[in-house]
Amino acid sequence: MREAIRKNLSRLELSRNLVRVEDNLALEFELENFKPCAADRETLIELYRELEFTAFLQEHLEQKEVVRGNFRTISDMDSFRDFLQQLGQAEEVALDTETTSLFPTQARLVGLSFCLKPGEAYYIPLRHSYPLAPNQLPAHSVLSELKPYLENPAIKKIGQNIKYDYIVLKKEGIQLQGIHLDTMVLSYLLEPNWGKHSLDRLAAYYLQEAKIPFDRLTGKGKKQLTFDQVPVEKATDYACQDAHLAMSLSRVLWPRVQARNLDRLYLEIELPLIEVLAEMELAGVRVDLNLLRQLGRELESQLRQLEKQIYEMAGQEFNINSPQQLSQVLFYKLNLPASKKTRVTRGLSTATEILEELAPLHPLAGAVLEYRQLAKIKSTYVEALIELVNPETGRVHTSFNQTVTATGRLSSSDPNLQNIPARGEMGKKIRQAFIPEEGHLLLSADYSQIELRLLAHLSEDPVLIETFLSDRDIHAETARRVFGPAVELFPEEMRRRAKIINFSVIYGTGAFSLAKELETSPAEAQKFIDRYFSEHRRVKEYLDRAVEQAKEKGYAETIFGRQRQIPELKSPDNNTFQAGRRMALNTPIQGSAADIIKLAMIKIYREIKSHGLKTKMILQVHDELVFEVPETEKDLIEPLVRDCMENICSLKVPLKVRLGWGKNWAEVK
DNA sequence: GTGGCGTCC
DNA sequence: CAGAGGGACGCCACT
Repeated sequence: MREAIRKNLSRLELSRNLVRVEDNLALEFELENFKPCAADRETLIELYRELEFTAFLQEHLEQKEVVRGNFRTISDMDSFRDFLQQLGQAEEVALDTETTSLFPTQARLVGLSFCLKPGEAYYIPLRHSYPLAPNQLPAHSVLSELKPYLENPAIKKIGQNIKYDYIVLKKEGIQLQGIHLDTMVLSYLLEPNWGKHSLDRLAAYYLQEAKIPFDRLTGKGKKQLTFDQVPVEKATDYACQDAHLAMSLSRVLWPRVQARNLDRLYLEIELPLIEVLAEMELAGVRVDLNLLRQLGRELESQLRQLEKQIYEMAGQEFNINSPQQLSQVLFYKLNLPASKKTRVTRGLSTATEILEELAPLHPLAGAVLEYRQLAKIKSTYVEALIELVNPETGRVHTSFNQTVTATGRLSSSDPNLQNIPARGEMGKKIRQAFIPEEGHLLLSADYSQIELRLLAHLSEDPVLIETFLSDRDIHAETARRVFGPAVELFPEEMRRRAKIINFSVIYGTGAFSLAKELETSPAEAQKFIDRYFSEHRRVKEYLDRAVEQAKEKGYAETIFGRQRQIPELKSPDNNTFQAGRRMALNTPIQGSAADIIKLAMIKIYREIKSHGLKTKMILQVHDELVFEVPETEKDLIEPLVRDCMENICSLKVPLKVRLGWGKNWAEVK
């Protein structure tokens, strides 16, 4: 029975789906629809336990009713002063801001809630506005009286996603200080695979408390209210519960973080990073709207032309954006050879890779490739970007998320500024639209080959270390070792191929995929892989060790002790296990690089602040930092940034930083 | 809401 | 016999 379930589990990739389970309903669905063995539900549940999906199980099985604490509205000066009295004596306070928008840079503060001990919280409504709304204390005087407490670093602040509150308060002229525990970040350090660390999920899992859903206050859809239209009584329950949950969660999460030895990582990296990210979001990036609009018009006319040509070649009109319709035209109407199916629906793939193969056979393929590229740029990087420019600031204020990736990297959204095109003619033009303020320049600083340097450090491979110590070209070096004398004939081409091999080592690529990328046979690719590992024995040993340790411990680890659970390594299904293996070997490298750049960001932020400089850090793109620099600070900031980044930690190889200046983001490289 | 695809590091 | 590359976000089509 158990074996049967086990097999079915892996076959159905239940484990993978389960990681993405968003709520109880979805889990319920998984359980109910698991027909093959659903008869023995208890066994199934037990198996989930073994597979370490206890988080979701517990949430599913143990969620209880809403806990209604002692929650009070503060709407007169006397109670407000009483509250301030208590706040002044508090060692720690959980706080939450209620606003009109999910985007903190656009949000207007509506009210504040505070919790000094679990089960007891206060809501101070400030700007509720609806017919017959009750009198509220004047916002300006409440905020100015709160200010000294919020700015007092001795009163420790607790919150869920406190970066949000920092930004909202900063816009009200309050510099939040003494940020201590962010329950979202704490939860992320414990379970980086979760992806979502919402208060409702954390409350259910760690406290077995149900949170009032936001929609219950505001409704949803087109008629959704903003928080200022929510009745003060309802808002009080909601806001007080948020502060209460943050306080209660912090008392559960912090000991767990300590028990897992993640406290230093939190205190030295993630906690100080919160303010750095908040300031970056507040700063935003200036965008040349006219240039973008002009580009949009150019793209429009080019797309129309291409569209016409494509229809002509196809002999019919169809939606070029629809992979389904396109595959009909390519593979049925024009009878071009299909070579790959899509993963889920088993349709015929029309991905770039396939179209490139078809390009020599039929001009339609090439035209579609060009169409796709331009359409992508127009929709994602011109139109969507224009929409997200803040009309007040003329800048885009991305959101840097600290709790999304499994490896410790940041992510960016609304808009995602970490995937702005970097290549191609049109890509360049998009980057030209990212510009500095008048009298300023952009400075880009990126770590040169940080992941390969980390591989050298972690593996202690003497050849890699020597290459980096003497600052030689790592890809050329690999080319020499893997391809031998052939390098002399085509040095550039061999270097390009060696670069692919170097990355494939970090990603754990197999011979099959490597072969495709190198446009050679799997047997040949396997030879290259074998050659690489015989030249770099220590790398091979290290990667094997990384996987072995992750299997033993249940998690992969970075040099600063960040942990990522990899339950896939326990899977009986070989494909799942292999995926786990690749995560286990890549995570220490990618994750350590993330740790390092985070540390550098904190250091640079502090240096800029302590020197009273006006330079602003505005972007992070995994191994790159972008700054907006007053022309007068140019000579000062360059060595400062380089020094901070290169000397942020001591590895067995040097860290190298490349710097570039420009009047726009395209120029800095 | 899911899948295909494409952009970045 | 399928599937064989780490980590993200977001647009469009389609159901």
